[in-house]
Amino acid sequence: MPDIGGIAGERLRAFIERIERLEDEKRALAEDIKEVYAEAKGSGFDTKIMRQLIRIRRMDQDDVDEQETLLDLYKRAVGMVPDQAPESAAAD
Amino acid sequence: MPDIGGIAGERLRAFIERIERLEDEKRALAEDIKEVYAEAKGSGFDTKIMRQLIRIRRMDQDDVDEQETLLDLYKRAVGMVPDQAPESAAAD
Amino acid sequence: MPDIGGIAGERLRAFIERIERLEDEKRALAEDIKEVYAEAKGSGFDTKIMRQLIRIRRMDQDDVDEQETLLDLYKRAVGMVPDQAPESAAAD
Amino acid sequence: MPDIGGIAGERLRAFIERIERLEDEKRALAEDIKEVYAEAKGSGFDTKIMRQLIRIRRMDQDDVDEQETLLDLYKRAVGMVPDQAPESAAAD
DNA sequence: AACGTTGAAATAGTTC
DNA sequence: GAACTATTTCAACGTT
Repeated sequence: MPDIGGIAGERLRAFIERIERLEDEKRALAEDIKEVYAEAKGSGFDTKIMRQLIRIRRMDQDDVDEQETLLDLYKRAVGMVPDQAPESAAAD
Repeated sequence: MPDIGGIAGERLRAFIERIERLEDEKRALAEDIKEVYAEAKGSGFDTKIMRQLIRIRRMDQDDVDEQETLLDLYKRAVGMVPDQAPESAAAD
Repeated sequence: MPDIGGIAGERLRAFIERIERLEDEKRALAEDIKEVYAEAKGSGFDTKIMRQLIRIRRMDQDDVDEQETLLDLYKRAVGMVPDQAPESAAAD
Repeated sequence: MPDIGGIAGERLRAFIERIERLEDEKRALAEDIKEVYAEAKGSGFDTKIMRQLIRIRRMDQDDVDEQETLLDLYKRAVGMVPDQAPESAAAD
């Protein structure tokens, strides 16, 4: 670590302040997002479902499929078979 | 809930897209922050300590307000109500 | 509020301590749960999926269905139609 | 991942059930806590202030350790390394 | 009983 | 890839 208190102290402060400024902007954006959700809720939409939707859109489709497959597998392993049997497992 | 598929579908999409745009910006900011940390690290600074420092500064800032609230609460709990009377408890 | 500092202060303390004791036990239980997850992970299970599974088991089946329906509805409203069309929507 | 449907299915179920049992106990404890608050409220105490008090007591306790960590960190940040040398930074 | 607010749980990201 | 931290999500609570 460079000597703190000397010239390096100045550099450190500069870095810190740059980061803090960026974080402020990030926080402001988070606020905006919250407000949009609030507005959507005020219009009668279910924000929890909206969040799920956005998450799914963001995720890679392969990952979505993989998670679903795994969940399904686990469900069957513990005897929680969903409505339809995914690969005729219930038949035999 | 508004009828999906009709006009409400449009509104929902608009909300979703607004949020996604804001989240993109937020993600970009997070990238920027990461880069600043990388640069600081390249200059020999310990990013873990930097993160702690920033966290402390943020909390200290938050605490200024909160501590006052807490102190106020304490005072009320022991019956030492400060200047303004928060509730007309003393009246009757 | 009863007069603090007198006999009521004693009662308050008793309440506080009872609660704190219960919260300690609650925290201990949370620790235990975490450990079981860690053990399951060590055995090769995907804890994220396990959590989903447990959540689903806990939820009322009606709620599970309702959420899925709603998510599906929202998906279609924003043009994110899943693989199969739930009610022959893709046919025409 | 162990093969689902075989012996691993049993293990998974065992884990799930252990967790669910622990969560039941945890929920029961949460109930108890709620009841104590209700009783306190019935005795005329302000539960909001009680919650704050408990939160403060808990944080104060936690802070004892954390403040030391923080102080240590600060010292390192300004080059005032305490007793033990955390990393051989000065060596090379 | 809907609302916003807070606290806890879960997930994502970062560092080593 | 394991541990730690930060963020995000979810549930509980009191309030109106």
